Amino acid sequence: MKIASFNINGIKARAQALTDWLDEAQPDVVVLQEIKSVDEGFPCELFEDRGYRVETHGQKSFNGVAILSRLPLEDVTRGLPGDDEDEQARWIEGTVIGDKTAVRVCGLYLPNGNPAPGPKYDYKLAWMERLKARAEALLAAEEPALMAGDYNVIPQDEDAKRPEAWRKDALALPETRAAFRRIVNLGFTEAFRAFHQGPGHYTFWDYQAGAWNRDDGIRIDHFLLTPQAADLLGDCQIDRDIRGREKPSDHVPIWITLDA
DNA sequence: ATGACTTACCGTGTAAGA
Repeated sequence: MKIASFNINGIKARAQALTDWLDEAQPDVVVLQEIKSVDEGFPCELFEDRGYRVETHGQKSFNGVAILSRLPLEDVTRGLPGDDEDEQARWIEGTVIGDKTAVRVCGLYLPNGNPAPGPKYDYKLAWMERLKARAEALLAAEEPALMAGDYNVIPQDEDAKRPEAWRKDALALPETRAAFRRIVNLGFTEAFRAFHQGPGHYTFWDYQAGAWNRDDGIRIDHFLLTPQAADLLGDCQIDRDIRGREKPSDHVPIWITLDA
């Protein structure tokens, strides 16, 4: 089972780039972030024509997440528990039925949090607290489960080309990194680091100032796996070449394979 | 260097992203 995560920065602007990548990469499941569309505006037929069922959790203009799956998908829920007042569409989860076992797949778009300090950063940290609570519940179930998406967290200095440029940024502040570690350290496997060590691995390059051409990137899209999912983990890769194509998102896909 | 791009909106500019 191949599962990918991709922050597409607008589904309408990315229809061609996304379907081109889908046709080549052939993932069984994709979690999408920043669809920037209401549910009714999402071009489901693009994906249904390719054999994927589509589940969206959208909102107008901003945010928005979705799951595409060509395997059976059950028990889809929308919204991260813990705050009934939160109207931002940043969380969707569902159970994918593999040939061998079922996997609970959670797709997330963690708040950016800039400028920090400030109310947006407070929202980011509060959201991470709620994420931790959901993560604890996933672990308690003792089943294959994963949380994948745009975490807006640069875990360590080695995850940025120019770490000094991010020192005071909400993506890299010590408090952000500590909140991320508190979740990972509950017992999750960060899939990419299970296979690849050291600097030079990025999932995002800013549109500005020729960041892609200078390889001035950051690694902020991650997969966290429960122990039962980690037992099935076969590979994890970043499709970085996508960033050099026509009309790209500023993020690229990251994917894993599971023996599930 | 209050910059640089890119997206979506009902807009002829603004907000948000990271």
